[in-house]
Amino acid sequence: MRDVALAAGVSAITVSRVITSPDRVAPDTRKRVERAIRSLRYVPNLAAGTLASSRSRIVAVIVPNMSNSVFAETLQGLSDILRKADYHLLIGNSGYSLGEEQSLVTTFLARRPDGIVLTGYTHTQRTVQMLRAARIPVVEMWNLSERPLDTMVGFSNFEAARAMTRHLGDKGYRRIGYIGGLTHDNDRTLQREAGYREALRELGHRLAPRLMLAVPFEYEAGADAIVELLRRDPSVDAVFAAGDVLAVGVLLECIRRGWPVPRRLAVAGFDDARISSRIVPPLTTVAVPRYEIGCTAAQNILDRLGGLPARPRVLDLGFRIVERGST
Amino acid sequence: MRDVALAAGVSAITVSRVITSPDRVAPDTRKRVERAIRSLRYVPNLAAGTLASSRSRIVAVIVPNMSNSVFAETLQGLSDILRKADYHLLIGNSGYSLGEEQSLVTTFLARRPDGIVLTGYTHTQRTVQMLRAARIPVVEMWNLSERPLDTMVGFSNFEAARAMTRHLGDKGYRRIGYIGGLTHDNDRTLQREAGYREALRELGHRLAPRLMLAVPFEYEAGADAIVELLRRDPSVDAVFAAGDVLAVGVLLECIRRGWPVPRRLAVAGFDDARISSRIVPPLTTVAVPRYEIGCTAAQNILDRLGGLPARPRVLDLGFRIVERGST
DNA sequence: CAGATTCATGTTACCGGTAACATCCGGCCC
DNA sequence: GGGCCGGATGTTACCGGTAACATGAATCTG
Repeated sequence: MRDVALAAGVSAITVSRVITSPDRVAPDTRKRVERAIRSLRYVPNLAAGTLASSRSRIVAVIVPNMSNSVFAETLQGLSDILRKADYHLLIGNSGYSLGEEQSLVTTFLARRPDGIVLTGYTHTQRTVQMLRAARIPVVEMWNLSERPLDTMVGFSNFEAARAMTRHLGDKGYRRIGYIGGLTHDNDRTLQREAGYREALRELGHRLAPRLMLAVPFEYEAGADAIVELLRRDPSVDAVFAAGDVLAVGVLLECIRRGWPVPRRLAVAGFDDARISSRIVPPLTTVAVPRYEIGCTAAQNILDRLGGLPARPRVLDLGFRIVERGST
Repeated sequence: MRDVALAAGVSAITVSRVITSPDRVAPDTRKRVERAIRSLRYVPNLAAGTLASSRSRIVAVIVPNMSNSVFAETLQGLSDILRKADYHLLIGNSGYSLGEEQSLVTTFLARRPDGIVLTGYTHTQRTVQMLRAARIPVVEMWNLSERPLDTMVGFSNFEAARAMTRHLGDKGYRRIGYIGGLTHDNDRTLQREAGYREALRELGHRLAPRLMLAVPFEYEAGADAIVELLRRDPSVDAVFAAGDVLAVGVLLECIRRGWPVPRRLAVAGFDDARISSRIVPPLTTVAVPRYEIGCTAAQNILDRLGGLPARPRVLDLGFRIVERGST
């Protein structure tokens, strides 16, 4: 930067201003500096900038999983908004483990991110402590909570699962099974399961633990689960899989075994994955604002860094029951 | 750090050593320092460390797309290896645009990453210049090239497409259509298309441009493409879709329209996506080492940063034709 | 046992920017 | 014309670590 300053006949701070706040420099000075930057191929050093200004222009985000394209679209939303504002995204993968989340938070905080985005509201005590101490905007996403750490952006997994289960009940299905993700450390799946239970109660169905399975979010696990479920109770006439990966796995297994859907078995999913509307029969599912969650989380952080008044602490982006041929 | 040093009765550099190279500190001194770190809840500032040591412990990676789970698994591989070595991953999304790639490289280099990973061998001239000037390990992935920028990790898209097309020809299919991704700025799809052409030539089939379509990697685009292809020439008896997203789109459209696969139309894909083995009929496809590409790229960068001798410049991880029910 | 070597730790300067305040200059107002 | 004001630019002192070299004590070696 000193070299550039020398070449342009100005001081270093003027070069700094040309880069970070061009409006505060006279037009022709600015041009001279910009020419010097180009001709010297100057690449600023953000580490130095971060150290001096204590703003890193980094937002850290932790998702449980990135192969599952569900979160990929949320990341896309975050990235789309943040890139426009010249922020970079530090992405971490917790593998659905709170311990791993804590470990990621620890190392991420050493980079002094300007904001941090987590999935869900369940965290270790130590994680919460560290985030509080960091004094930066924190957004939790993909669920709603009464007492968010800071800001929460998502939808009610409980209400969504309840609505879908009731929908199945209202359509006349009498014996509705449930295949959910693993609930350990996972408030989203926990709430979905609770929503299912609540709806069954409201419908006056009997709650049968043997009609409920918790498995990892994989096509294969869904396929295996439905076989197990029907083995346990052949009278099951509908299944709610709390993730489209599971539901598609179920659907494909039904096709493979020649069980007509929805005549023998109705199948409902959760997420509205890309494939769900294309598969045959198309999948009834809960559409959730995956991409919007990312955009909103990013915008919320940017707004707060820009000093804008804090928005409401819980942003409910809602969900939508999408009825298709599988039920 | 000075506070910690004071509390532990040592100098700042000793605290620094406890953090970055614990072996170089006597055990009981180390324990004292570690206790002080914990009790003061000290979080080191990596921006300062980066500035002082000119090592950022960041690897930047640019993929064309992250919703498509194909690259997600490569990112997972990178992340798995780098995390163990205490490196962070800065992820950018070029949206299959070289201009966007250049813009990402520009901003990433300002963070002084210790290494950078790109997809494919096609880049703007300016991008190449900047990468050369940065003097850091560069890995290009997902293809092979005679003259990589530095190191290349992937497989031959040309040979893979050629092998699959020949496989279809050898099985007796007489009129093989091709649905590929958009080739603009994309050497992987370009090479796949070239492989298809080459194989047709070898098989003695007539090359018909009207049997070739280039569309975005979306289920829907695959579905639309197959309809268009069969409209153009109903004698088509097989189609090679150079991406499983497209192939699955084709397959589902055939099911929807009641065209038996493979009897009316054989379908082959590329990537071996998770769903491809589960769908009915299961999809014949080219299995590529997605996850391994990420691991190898990461390990290559780590090795070189560790001063290990440079490995061969082009690492061919190969591919595998997986024959399933769809052909 | 002197000198060399090794190990543990400390001193000093510097990495490359930016905040905060200082300075300078031209225009405006009364 | 003098004082004031605001915009453009400069000076200085850091931000929080680490490289490089220095120091001192313990251990080794012939």
